[in-house]
Amino acid sequence: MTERTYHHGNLRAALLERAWDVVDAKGSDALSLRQLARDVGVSHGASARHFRDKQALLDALAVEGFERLNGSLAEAVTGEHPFADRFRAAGDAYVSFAVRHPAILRTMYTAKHHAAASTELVEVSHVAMPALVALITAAQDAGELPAGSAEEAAVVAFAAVHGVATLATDDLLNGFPWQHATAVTITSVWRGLASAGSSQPAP
Amino acid sequence: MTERTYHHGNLRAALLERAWDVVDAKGSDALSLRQLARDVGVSHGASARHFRDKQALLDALAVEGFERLNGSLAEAVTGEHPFADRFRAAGDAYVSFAVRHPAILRTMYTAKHHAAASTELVEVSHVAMPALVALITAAQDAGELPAGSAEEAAVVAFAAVHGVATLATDDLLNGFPWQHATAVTITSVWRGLASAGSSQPAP
DNA sequence: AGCCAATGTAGACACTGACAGCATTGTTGT
DNA sequence: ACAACAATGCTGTCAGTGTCTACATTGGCT
Repeated sequence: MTERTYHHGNLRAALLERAWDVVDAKGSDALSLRQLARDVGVSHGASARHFRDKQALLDALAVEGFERLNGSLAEAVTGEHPFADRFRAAGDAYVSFAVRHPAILRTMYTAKHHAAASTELVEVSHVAMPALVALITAAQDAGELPAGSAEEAAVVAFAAVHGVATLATDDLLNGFPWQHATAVTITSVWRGLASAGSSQPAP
Repeated sequence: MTERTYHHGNLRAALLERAWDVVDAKGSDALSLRQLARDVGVSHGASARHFRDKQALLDALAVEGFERLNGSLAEAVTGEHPFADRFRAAGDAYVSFAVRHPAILRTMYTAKHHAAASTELVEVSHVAMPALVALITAAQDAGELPAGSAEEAAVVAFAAVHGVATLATDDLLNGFPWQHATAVTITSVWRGLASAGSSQPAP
């Protein structure tokens, strides 16, 4: 399959795969379209047929990142385990992804900022939150969490986990291994959610 | 002071100030050393005397960002108010900074990743955490929080606030205004810390 | 068989960050 | 006062980059 034909066959996939590795290893700043073309064995203008921009390539990379992350999260959440365990598993999966692919995670969340992000990117980046809302709602229905706004609870939980993830990739966990920091955070958040009910937060 | 002399006077400060505005408005990718030199009215090689690299400039920008942020946090934490209020004020200050200067915040946390980050940058980025630990320790001593590892509690709190901040800049707050999300998160985290004590988190 | 859209190539352009050598300035020691 | 001298700024140059345009090759469809 290494024969050099005029048409590559599936350049798009090859570019994405190589770009993933480069970004994952050296960060998105180190990604060069021309070098990428050389790596894949194609001329420097070829990528334009599949990705208008460099930003478009990064967007596609971000989409792939979200898809993989969403997959891990979905896998962690499904099952018959107690809600607290599934909750914990989801957090672990999130932080684990962040620690393994920090540069990709960064690319995922910076790609959205470039004004005209593809609708696909926006959609795939919003998948996790409703899933978390559903999990919390189910826990509330089962009586493991007190009734209340599941949306608010989901934002709190998501923020905490996302925070640990980014802190872990930035060496700001004060020396704690990320597994420990994640466990402690999730436990604390779960406790905070479980003990809600007395009063609304004062504005 | 607008007279064109050979020596600029304090080019370093002028470059930093202009760079702050550019990054703040259009992101660090839109920063060009040559355009920066044009803006300040100086030749394209001049910046090298003050910042060896483009990365060195971004590092200096990150340092300035951390200094301003640390200033806001210190201001929020000091005073005679109850600990819960100071806790809340610090969180508000953090998220507020993030929302007002998202691109700067991003630059601050990405600058650290470039292997040879200056010791100054590393130090200034680690200021907030000990301050938070001190606040929590004081709250514990005053009996407003149960005894326990203040370091762990600080990591949890910092992660949650940092998470809301980054989520806010990425439009992932599920529609909630950031003030609301911040308030809810801090309340929940505080409740989680306050209700700790029954059992260690299972590993 | 022959057309045509899809895909890849080649060349050019403006721009960038970095470097080297030179010009100008302010300061410091005598 | 004045000669070194370091600090600071200028100009020219280089390789590399992203994007655009015109052209070449291919494979699928009628």
